[in-house]
Amino acid sequence: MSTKPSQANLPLLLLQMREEFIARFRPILNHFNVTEQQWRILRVLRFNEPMEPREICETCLFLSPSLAGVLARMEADGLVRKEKVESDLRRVLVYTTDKSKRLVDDAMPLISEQYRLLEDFVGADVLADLYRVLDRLSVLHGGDVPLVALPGSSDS
Amino acid sequence: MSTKPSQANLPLLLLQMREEFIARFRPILNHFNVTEQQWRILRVLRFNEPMEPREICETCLFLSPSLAGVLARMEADGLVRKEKVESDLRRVLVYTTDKSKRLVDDAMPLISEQYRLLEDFVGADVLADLYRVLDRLSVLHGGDVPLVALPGSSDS
DNA sequence: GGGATATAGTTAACATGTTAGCAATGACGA
DNA sequence: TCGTCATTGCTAACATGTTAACTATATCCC
Repeated sequence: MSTKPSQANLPLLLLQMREEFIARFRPILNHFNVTEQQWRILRVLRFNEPMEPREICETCLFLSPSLAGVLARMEADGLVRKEKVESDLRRVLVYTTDKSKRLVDDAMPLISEQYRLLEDFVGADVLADLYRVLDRLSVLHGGDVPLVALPGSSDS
Repeated sequence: MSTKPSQANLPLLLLQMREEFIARFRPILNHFNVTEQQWRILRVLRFNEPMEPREICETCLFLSPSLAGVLARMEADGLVRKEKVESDLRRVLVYTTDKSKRLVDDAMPLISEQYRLLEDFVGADVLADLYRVLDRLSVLHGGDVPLVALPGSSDS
């Protein structure tokens, strides 16, 4: 189904596959009135409370300006609470609320069950292979892949 | 490196991996002043000209409203040209321009070379495995995965 | 023919992604 | 202790993603 590797757009293929998966979870998240991004945060925060925005960015793959807006909306919705760090006034701690704790506890079983349905559909062995490949590719994280020379750069 | 599958957020893992790849191509695209989205369109359009917006959406994974804005900006930048279909006034054909043809012809070799550098770094066999897994997962496309029952739905 | 329905593309409203840059605070050395 | 630099989080500006709803056109079927 996918194009020949030599011509393929690898980021696009990964994006397509992500969409195939997330499409099966979106109805659940919509049911609880949270976005994918809010869910990424809540499921991590629920069991690693409190976290600083900086940590959330790294764990949940947000850029700082993006997270600022998401957290502001979550705070307005009563899903998180912020608290300043006394010893370092630059830093902030983010906490869950009773509301978001309930939300995660209610939604997580459905997410897990949906994951099982997906696993049944595609086959557990295929998912296992996917995790294996992703793990082998994790050398990319922080890896120093050389960058092709761009014309006009001050080389020569 | 990745979390235990049973607790993993699969869409997030795929998003992270996509980011690892695309980060290595972003400098090239920025050099040519095109966004990832514009490049997705141009590299397909360059060799399948002309295409209708509807086809571009399917091929390049855009939602219709998203594509409308991207195409409008590309048209303003002289990267594409639109033409109405006489026989069906609802439809539109999208063409490349001399400018975008040159852009793709100049950028594609760099993209390909960068891909080779990536392949060298992670190992060709790993990428081959990735393509294989993605291909096996393509059963998801259009597949009728059951949806978990949502509480409050009008069952019983 | 004409009304119901379907399709292609768009607009609107809002959330998020990306880049650049700012403000406040803290760490550190001359 | 002052100036310099690093760090944290933020705002601003713009592009894109997501959902709902709208316009224009086309098709169908009575």
